[in-house]
Amino acid sequence: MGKIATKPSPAPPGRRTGLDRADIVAAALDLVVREGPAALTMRRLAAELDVGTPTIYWHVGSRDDLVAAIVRTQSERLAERPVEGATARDRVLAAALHIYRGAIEHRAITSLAHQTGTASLLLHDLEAALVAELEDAGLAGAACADALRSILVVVTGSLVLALRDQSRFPEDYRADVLWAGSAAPVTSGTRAALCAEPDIDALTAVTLRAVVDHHVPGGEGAA
Amino acid sequence: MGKIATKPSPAPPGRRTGLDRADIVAAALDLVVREGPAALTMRRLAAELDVGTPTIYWHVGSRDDLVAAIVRTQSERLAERPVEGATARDRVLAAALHIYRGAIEHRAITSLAHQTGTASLLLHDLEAALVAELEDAGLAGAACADALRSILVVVTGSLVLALRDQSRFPEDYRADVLWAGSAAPVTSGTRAALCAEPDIDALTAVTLRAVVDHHVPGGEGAA
DNA sequence: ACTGTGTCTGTAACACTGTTACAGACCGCC
DNA sequence: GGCGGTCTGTAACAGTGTTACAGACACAGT
Repeated sequence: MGKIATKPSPAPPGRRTGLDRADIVAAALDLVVREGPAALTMRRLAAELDVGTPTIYWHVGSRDDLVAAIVRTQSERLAERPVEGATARDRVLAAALHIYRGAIEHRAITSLAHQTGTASLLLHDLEAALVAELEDAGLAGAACADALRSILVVVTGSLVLALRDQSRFPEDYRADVLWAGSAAPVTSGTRAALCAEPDIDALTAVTLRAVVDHHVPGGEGAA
Repeated sequence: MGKIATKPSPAPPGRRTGLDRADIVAAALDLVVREGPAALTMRRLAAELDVGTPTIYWHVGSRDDLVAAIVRTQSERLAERPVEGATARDRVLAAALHIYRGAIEHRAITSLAHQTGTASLLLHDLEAALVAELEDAGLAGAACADALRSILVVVTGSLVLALRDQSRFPEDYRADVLWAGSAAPVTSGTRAALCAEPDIDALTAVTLRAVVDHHVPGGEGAA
């Protein structure tokens, strides 16, 4: 079990291009970052590496496997950020915001992960840092797992909201148009607020703080 | 503007199969519900209706338009559930859980919406009900919009977690395997809790309550 | 040195996808 | 009758993931 990334560094016998599985995954990740998730095609990637498509398949298996490997790789790269903060709550919040901001900064890969249903894979390595902070804050066992998952729910939801592309669906279905023409019984001020573009970063921070405060014990004084 | 669903009921002249745009969307929705998002193919849908593919394109435009119409239709169907509850907070919470449960019950369409980035479209009609409850609870303007979006973040994140299919990615990348073999400094009890399958319905309820309590004014006495 | 054997790699194809050009059938209308 | 707009089928185009197959290369054995 666990036969991933167990290839010895000294060049194994019988190869012609010197391509590694890790090389292919790295090239695929780079391609997605440069030209978006839609550019990740087996033929395109093969051309990028100056190689035939079967070579890709020989090294990585299927496209789903390739995407999973890309997401895992990105997850590991994201996990290297340090966490700072004074109180336990602050540190947990900072770790969660690291996850969110890291995913936003590499939105191409985050979109890819979402489309393929591997978003939880992308966040996994950062969960570890979050769990460490949660345990430092005094949580353990099921309570810690619950807190972690609540936070992940908020981060994931925020990402979906932040990465959605309004221009993708037809004019009549855009959020502001829907609200402007809706027959719902809403105050005009509220309707205007709903039509406006939300500040998702601030929204994420507020929602996260509510959830963190709810799960993590600590000073109840702050507003 | 707003030229959607403005086709008169009496059969328009010049047709042969009597197919309506609404009929096609309904058939597509039914197909997705019965056989999953992957079964939604233009040829498959055409065969289902005993028709050629260009007929579909003639009526609905592109596949993206079709998906958007499906999601909007489902959204309207979901919006018919009544909301009950004693306090304002309870009613808001109940409305949010309606959104969540409705999406879970029709997970095929919810998955389709997620893959195509139209999840916010699916939830839109239910937002209206939620906003009504929020305004009843005393929120208006930006505060109301913020509360709504925080709640939507939680619902969306919960759906992503609930609908992810662990069997989709390779064995070594499943959540429990990752945690079991992780080198993170975590208590054994916490590790066990992280490997276990989460009760997402309960998780959603807890997280929602935290967010609702944070945004909606009301009795602070309950635990 | 000759022959394997296992590790890669390219050519070419298969089955499938969304999409469209085009020709034609049908309807109401003049 | 003919005209024109509303559909509808046939057939194709370009592109996708994937694989069967044949070959080239490096090393091991004799």
